[in-house]
Amino acid sequence: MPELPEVEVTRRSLLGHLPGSRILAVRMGKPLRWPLGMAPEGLVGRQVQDVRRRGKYLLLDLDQGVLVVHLGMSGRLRMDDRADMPPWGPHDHFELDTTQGVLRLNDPRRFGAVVYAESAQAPVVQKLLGHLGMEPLADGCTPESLGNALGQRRAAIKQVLLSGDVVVGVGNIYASEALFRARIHPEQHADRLTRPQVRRLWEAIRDVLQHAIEAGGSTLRDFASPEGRNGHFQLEAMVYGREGEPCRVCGTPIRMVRQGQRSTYFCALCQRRR
DNA sequence: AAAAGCCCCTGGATGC
DNA sequence: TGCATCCAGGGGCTTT
Repeated sequence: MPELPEVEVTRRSLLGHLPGSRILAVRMGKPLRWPLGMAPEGLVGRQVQDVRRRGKYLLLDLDQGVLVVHLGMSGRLRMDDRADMPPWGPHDHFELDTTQGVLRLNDPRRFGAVVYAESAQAPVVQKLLGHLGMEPLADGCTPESLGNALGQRRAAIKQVLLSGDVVVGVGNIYASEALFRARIHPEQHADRLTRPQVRRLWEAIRDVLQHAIEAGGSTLRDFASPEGRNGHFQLEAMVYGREGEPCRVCGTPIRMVRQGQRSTYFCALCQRRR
């Protein structure tokens, strides 16, 4: 579910509740993708100081140590008063009871994870975050820096975007959508993009993500922020999930191809191969 | 170093 | 209605 916008919306929401809270109890369900890396009881008494994001990872900074949280494909975080929290269910796998409310991770597929590390510099964290590419919305992401990084990659642009080691946060939906906006064929080799193409892609990625964040993360999928549901799609996808339907720009039927076990959607006319 | 496959797990949609 | 099959928003690990 969560691409960068959903994770960022989650982060902003948690920022309003979590910092300053003290952990009163920890509850865990079935194993997630990776073990927590410490005894859960050891977290009791620690204080959450900040909530940061790197790519699709959330970092809960504690007064001692850090919790690295990833939502995987199906993870959702919810924060609420104990009284308003639904009963613990079979897909609830992590919960922090704090002085400022309850934070709970629900994740049916369990591709998500919560990992503890002594610090953000710890080897575990480096292993997870060390290889990540630039933040698309940060100042350091410019048409030049993006072009330089893409110039090192010969694989299809769609797969390079998805890999996360050039730019982070662009998942399967937004990759297709950004390439459509930039009018770039998803199978074009990354190192063959022209300067104008790179510039259009840079802009498209930032626009698409920025809009999605502003819309509360519910642009292209149903999404519930930690405070609760905020509803339905607010924008329609231009190409994602629309195989066979007419392109919203030119009417050509949208095509679907498989790239590295993932679906890619595009308009063969608007995104002509060069 | 980079790229291609595989795999983790569960639920929902679709087809017979 | 029941059962099999396919697909899903991620990403680390292993192998080429």
